[in-house]
Amino acid sequence: MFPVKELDLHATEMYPGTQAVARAIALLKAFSDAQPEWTLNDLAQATGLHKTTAFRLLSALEAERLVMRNPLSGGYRLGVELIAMGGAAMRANPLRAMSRPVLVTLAEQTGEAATLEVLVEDYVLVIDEVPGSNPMGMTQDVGHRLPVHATATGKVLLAARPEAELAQRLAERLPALTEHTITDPQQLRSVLARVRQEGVAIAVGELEPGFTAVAAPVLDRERQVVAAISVGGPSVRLTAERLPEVAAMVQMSARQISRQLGYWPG
Amino acid sequence: MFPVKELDLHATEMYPGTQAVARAIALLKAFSDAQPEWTLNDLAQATGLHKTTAFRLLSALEAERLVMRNPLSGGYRLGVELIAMGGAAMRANPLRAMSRPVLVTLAEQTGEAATLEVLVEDYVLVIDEVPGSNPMGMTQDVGHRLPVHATATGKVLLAARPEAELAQRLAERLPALTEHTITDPQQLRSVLARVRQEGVAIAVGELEPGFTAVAAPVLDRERQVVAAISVGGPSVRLTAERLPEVAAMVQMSARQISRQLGYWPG
DNA sequence: ATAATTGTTTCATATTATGAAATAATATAT
DNA sequence: ATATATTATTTCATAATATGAAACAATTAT
Repeated sequence: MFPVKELDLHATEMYPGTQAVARAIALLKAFSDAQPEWTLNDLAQATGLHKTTAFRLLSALEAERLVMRNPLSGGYRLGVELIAMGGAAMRANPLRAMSRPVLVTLAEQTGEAATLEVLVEDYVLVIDEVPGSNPMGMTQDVGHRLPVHATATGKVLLAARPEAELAQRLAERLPALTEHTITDPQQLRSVLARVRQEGVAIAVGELEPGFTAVAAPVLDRERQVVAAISVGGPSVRLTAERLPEVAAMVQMSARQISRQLGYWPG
Repeated sequence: MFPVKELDLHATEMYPGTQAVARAIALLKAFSDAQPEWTLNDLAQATGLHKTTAFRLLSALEAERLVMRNPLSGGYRLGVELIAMGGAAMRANPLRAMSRPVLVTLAEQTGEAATLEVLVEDYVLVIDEVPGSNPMGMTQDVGHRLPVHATATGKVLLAARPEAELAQRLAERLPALTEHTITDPQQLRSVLARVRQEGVAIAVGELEPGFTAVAAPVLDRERQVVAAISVGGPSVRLTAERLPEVAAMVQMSARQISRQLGYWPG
């Protein structure tokens, strides 16, 4: 229906002899929460593949259960094997393993949900989440892709990217998710400047109304920002006066994880 | 190191023109909780691929973030994109969507964790889990592969398979996970016979010591067993005298989901 | 009934994946 | 330190494999 990849960041020049695999992956990446089910023709069009090719690749994916068919509609959906692989990927993620205990105490201290997120292509991916002790937890966000410009973690991760990349990412007006979402690239740029200085980012009602989050960067031994952690909850609990205190906790936790990764300040 | 696939159930005759993709998937499937990181040579050997081929395929997978390298060891691990895909696959799963509300009330009624599981190759895969209201929840089992013969759900799913398949699956002695695990194929067969009659299966300390679970089958409109749901918790809470009552609830819930799938008893 | 969809099979073609061999980069042993 | 395995990459000729046009079948809409 629509072309799936608008901007191809990370557009690594393809390794020779990997066309088929790259195409199969492109098919998998076409599935999203917004469009979880595809018809063959639409999917072929969206990925720019020949119908026959898409069919053949999908058959291979289906045989291995990475893709399944909706028995009623005949449409293609992501398959159960991906659930298994996703679980394995999560549990095998070294960053997640290191961060978990820190996130747990952070969630305890603040009473709010704590998350670990990384930048993947044009989204922020939630790698781990520890629900807050307070009610209205159970957010179940792990594995979700969130927009970079409307999240505290996104701002933190974005702030660390080189100018050339930002130019690409902030080329045009950003989509509004709430009335508080920053949609003007220039405005976001100045926000990022402050995030760089302060080492913290906040998002108040920018992703969804009534939801506030604070994030801080996680650095590795090469001083690269590899992830961001955040604490988030209802804006009525994470009030303006409480934010500084929470932000400090988030920053301390982030530094703790960074140190485990071999980061050394100074 | 070791060959990865011992028995290839679901060994569908490969679609022509899908070798590369099938091989790439085989690489992905080699990763497990037991062996989350592979060296190129070992992985090539385990999958029976030429080193060069494995390298090329892995490069393609790495470029798309389905696989990542451990920066320290250089070893291959599953990548973050799989976490995203796994999440999408979960949320797109129609069975899961239908079952969730039922699982939630089941978990509330029993106070124990309720799960939804399907048979994938030689394992049972946890597709969804609603933690129990009682403490010692937080099991975090979604995306886990569990052994078929040591789980209540596994027995339920196994009981529905045709004899030919059982002959394959129960060819040799089964691995013991606890001292109560059924390891004798003949003994398991007679258990399965009872499961078929009663429509419920239990597992008391067979997966891990002190853990008890009850499961019932979910049927679709074609009267095929497509999934199993279970309730599980500490054996000290799920005592022999309480089990019948819980089993009845699990069965009722399973029937409820089945009916939503178009199953009609009679 | 007709038309326009959908998914699927077949098959000639050459593009693309393949694996042998050589090379480079590390780790391990002597 | 030097030699010796054992890693991971690159190169490249070869043919096996993925490709897509066309034809077909199976639905669904008109």
